[in-house]
Amino acid sequence: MANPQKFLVTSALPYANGPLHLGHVAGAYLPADIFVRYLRQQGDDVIFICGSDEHGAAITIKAKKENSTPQAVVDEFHELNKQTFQKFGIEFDLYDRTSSEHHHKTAQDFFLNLYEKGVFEKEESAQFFDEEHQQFLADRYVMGTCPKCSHDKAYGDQCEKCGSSLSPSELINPISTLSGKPPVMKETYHWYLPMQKHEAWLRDWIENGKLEGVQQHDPKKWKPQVLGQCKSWVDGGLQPRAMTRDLDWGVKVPLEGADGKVLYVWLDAPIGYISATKKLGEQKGFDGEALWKENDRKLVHFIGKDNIVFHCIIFPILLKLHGGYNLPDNVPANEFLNLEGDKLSTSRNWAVWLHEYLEDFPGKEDELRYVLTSILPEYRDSEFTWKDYQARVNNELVAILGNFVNRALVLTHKYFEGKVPAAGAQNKEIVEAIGVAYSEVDAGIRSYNFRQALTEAMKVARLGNKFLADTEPWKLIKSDETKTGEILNISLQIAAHLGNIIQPFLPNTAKKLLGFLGLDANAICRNAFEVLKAGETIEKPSLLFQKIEDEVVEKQIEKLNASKAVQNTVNFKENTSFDNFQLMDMKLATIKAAEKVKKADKLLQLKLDVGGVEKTVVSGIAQHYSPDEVIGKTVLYLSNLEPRKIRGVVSEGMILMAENAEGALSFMVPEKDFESGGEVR
RNA sequence: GGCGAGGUAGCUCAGUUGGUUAGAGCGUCGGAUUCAUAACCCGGAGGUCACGAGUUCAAAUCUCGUCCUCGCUACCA
Repeated sequence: MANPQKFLVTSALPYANGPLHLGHVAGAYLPADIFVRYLRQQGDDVIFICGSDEHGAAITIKAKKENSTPQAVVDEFHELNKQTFQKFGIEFDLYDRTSSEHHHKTAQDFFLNLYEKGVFEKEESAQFFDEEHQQFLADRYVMGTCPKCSHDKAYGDQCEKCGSSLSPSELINPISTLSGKPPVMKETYHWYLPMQKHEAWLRDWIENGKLEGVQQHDPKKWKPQVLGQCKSWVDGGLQPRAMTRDLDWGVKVPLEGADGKVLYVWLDAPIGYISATKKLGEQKGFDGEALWKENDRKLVHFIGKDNIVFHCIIFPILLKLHGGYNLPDNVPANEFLNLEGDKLSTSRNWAVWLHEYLEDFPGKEDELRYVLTSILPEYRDSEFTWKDYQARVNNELVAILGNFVNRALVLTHKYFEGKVPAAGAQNKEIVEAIGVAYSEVDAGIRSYNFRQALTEAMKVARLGNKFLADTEPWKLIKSDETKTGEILNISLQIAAHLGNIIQPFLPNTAKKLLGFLGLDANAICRNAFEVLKAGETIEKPSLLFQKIEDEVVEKQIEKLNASKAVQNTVNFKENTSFDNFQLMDMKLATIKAAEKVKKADKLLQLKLDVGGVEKTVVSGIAQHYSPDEVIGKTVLYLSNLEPRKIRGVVSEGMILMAENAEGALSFMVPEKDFESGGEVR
């Protein structure tokens, strides 16, 4: 290639507290791998970096739960994920890890550099503290009853049952997961990054691609949802972010008197990209850090949409403050991949795990790559279903791609003893179509439109099938062997280009196909149609793809449903005393009036009649009941909760609701026609 | 409620700076064919481009409003 370009490509560091699922793959790894493979094929200079993100409270908690150590947890998943990537054919230059010494050193140096520049602000705040263990509690270390769904094992940052994100102070009856005792509030301090100071240049950089007047990237090439979300954050006003945390598992804050403090993930994880590059440089004999500073090397972060703010706002601020580093050229974040109609969820075990797929479908890595590539959530959420997987494999890989290759090779063996027959005159249309395919694939991949690029690549196989159908060599052989040979020659050349063009998407298949033809992938020039010389021997082909039978996908669907059934087990709370129960004052109440609370999606303000007494209650049921359908109902009412102001309205007690597995709510109404005010015991 | 992204054929999605009868793949129906894993190839049917108004000679494409989905956010005693 005349002008090779330089790239530094990263994929989001997977968190080492669990295995990889299809959502991860479709979000950040497969697109990056296709991108990198293609650019390398074109002769570009590409470094591809990834690794395990191994710090944070979730890992220490998992360790505690399993009676293990954080190091053991991350060792397990680092190893598993690293091997899974390898088996699946995601080829990083280095799959590093943030628990490594060199990363700690790099991250500390980075922090110190910024600290010495005075970019952080030290701030005090109150946080939960475990007196028995003499330790501040990260969000995940606090457990309590979820204020939203009453799940009694919600974490301080998130309730895993209802999925709502929380802050520790919201939890009812918080307890420390270390000691099992209620924590106390205690003052602590942290270093904050005052992001609001950087709004001006950040806006110019994101919206116009300009940094200090110099064009850095083309915002038109950024995805709408990425630009939109960034603008939304900047316009909404940036807030200071804590850059440190009270925790003993992580990169220690390299300052006097900062014992028990570690760098927060915003700093730790993205710097992992840098430390991995440095490490790679040490292994390969180049200056890894310098790659981040070459002004003609483009930095591209592949991530999921949940990571946009870190990669487009926080990390760029850090890089710029540090100085010398390139800011990303693009952050082609993907949306989410759903599974069989539901969101993927590690905690609810609703996922297809990549390592399990590789076990269940040995040798079918390319099938998954193909299906995932064709449904990548590039611009909107998309959905993986096993039925769709089966249909795409059978109708496209088997019927179009595999079939064409098989036809061309079988015919060659049948009529020409497996030797490439002599070429005739060039078929201009075919040559041109191949050229178009190359340039369309190139345009697609370089603009991060991988689905489209794959479609264009598949057109080559369709072209081959059509060419065979149009020329009918199986008929022509009876009358004109020379002409038949010329047709097969063209068909084989198409197959060769097909093998070349699908290589970034389906590397194993490409290798196999080119192997049939006795070709080396690097030997194919996109501008020269004639790849195979007359007389060369072609191997007897085996099938590139097998059909996926109904039973196979049915089994996978059953497997999923089984994991869902496990999730639906009923959780019983601990026993309580009758006295405790009697403290609750529950009554029947009739809803007399209802209206939506302004500026709140979930709230209805209800006027209740409770045996002649009027009460006002604000209830979070607006997404399940409209005001109209609620009036006149006699429902179950808990009257003696402390009154509380919600959205400016004082709520006296609460309406008790039943919830089903899908999270739908239902009133509890008396089975007989009882009047309001009736006691419930 | 605020912000962001979407709402195009049964399904998955394209539709560039507004410009002839709105496209592709899958599915469906019909035809042709047998080299090929009952595969391939050709053709038909199928769309009030979420809805309403506006700008324009001309709007899926621009503007405003409404509804719906997803994400972030507030709210859930």
